[in-house]
Amino acid sequence: MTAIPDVSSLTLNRLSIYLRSLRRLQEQGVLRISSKELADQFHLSPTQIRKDLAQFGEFGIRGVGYDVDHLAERLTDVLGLNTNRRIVLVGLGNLGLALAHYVGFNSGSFRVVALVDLDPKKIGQTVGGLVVRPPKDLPEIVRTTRAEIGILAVPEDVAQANYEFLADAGIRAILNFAPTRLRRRPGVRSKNVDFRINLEELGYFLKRSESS
Amino acid sequence: MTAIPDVSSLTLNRLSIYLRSLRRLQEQGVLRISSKELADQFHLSPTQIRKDLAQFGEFGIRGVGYDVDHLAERLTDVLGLNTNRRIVLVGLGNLGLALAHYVGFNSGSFRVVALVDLDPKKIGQTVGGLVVRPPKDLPEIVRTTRAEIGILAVPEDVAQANYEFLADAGIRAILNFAPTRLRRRPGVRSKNVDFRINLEELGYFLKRSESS
DNA sequence: CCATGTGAACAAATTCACAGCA
DNA sequence: TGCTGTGAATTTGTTCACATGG
Repeated sequence: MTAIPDVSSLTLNRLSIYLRSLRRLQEQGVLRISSKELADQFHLSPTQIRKDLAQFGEFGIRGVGYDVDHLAERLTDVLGLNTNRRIVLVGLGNLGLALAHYVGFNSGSFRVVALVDLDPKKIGQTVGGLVVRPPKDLPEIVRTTRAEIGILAVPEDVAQANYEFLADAGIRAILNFAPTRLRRRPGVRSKNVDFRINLEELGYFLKRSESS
Repeated sequence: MTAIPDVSSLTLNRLSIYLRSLRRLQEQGVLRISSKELADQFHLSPTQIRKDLAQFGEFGIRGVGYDVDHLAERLTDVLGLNTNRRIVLVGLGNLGLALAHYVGFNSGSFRVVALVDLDPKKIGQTVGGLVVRPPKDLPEIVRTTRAEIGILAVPEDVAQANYEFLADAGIRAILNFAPTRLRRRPGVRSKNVDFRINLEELGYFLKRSESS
C-alpha cells in the first residue's frame, strides 16, 4: 500500500479548494486547465498549486496542463471523499439544530447519522428524521452507526466533558464549535471552528483602518 | 497617535485566546501570572506569548510576571473590544437564523443590529426583535444603524453578489460562511468560515489512520 | 534573583527560476 | 515550444538562549 503523506493543514485546506474549483470547471464543461489558468480564475498561486499536488504524485501533462476530470478524481481520492463518513452531532441548541439541517453535513461523503443532547426535554424528540439521544448512549450509537466524526455544538463549559464522552465512545475526529481550546487526547484529532476569534480579527482591522 | 501595527492573523488569533484565558483567571480571582503559568494552564507556548505581546509594547514586570487585570485591559484595547461593533446579518436560512440567535454575536462588543434576506416570505417578519429587510435597503440600513461588519450566511451561488451589496453599502469587514472564495475588493477585509474544508481535513486524517 | 523582552538560530511555508518532458 | 515538477532562495513564523531590569 502506498504511504499516505503527513501533510500540513494549510496544504490540505487548499486541496479542498482546488477540488471545488475543478468541480465548477466540470460543470462548465472545461476539459483541460493549466495551473496558471486555475490560479487566475480562483485567485490562487500557480506554483503553490503545483507544489501542493507534487506531494501526492504527478497529475499533469508537461507543456499542456491538467485533465480536469482526472485531477478531480485523484483529489477526491487523496482527500478520501469517496468513502462515506458518518457524523454524530452533540448539542442541539440554536447552532446544533442549524448544523443538523446543514446541507454540507448531509451531502457528498458526510452525513449526520445521530443526534445527542443532555437536555431531557430534547431527548426522544425527532429532528430531521433522527431521534435525539442522551450522551450515555454514545458508545452504543458509535457501535451501531459506525460514526467516525463527532461535531461538538455544546456550550463552552461542557465542551471538554463532551469531548471526553466522544473519545471514550471511540470517535477519532472531532469538529469543535465551542469557543474553547480542548485538551486533546493522543489519537483523537480535533479542529476548532471559532466564530468569535474571526470576528475579533475583523474588529482589529476595522480599528486599524479607522486610525489612518 | 500611536501606530497600530500590521500583525499576522496567527498572532491576532492567539491574542484572542490569551484574552479569553485571562478572563477565566479573573473569574478565579488570580491577580498575577507568568507567561510560563499561562502557557501551562492553557496549552500555549510561553515564548510565543511574550513575542506576541512584544509587538504592542511592554506589559509585564520583569522577574514577576503579568498583572492579570492590566494585561486583560491592554489586550481588550489592542483588539478594539472596547468599541461596539454592529453587525448586519445577510441570509436567514438554517445557519443564518442560528447565527442571529448566537450569543457570541449578541454579547460583548459585537451585536447583530439588522437582518437581510432576499426571500419575500421572510421580509417583514420579526426575528429576535429585528425586522427582516430586503438587500436593496442595505445602503439605508448601514447609514442608519452605522453597522460595520457584514455576516454572509447565504447560499454559495449568491455569496459574491451579496458581498458586493455589502461593500457597495459601505461595509468594510465581512465574515463569510458560504463555502466559496470571494473575489475581494480593496479596502474590504473578509474572512471565511468554512465547515466543509474542516470536515474534509478531518476526513483525510481518518483515512491516514485507517491505513496504518 | 527571576521572569520579561529580544536578537539570533531554526523551522515551516511560499515564491522563484529553471530543468525536464510531452 | 510551453507547462509541469522541483531544487534553491526567500519570506514568514517559531523556538532558543540570554541580557536586561524590576
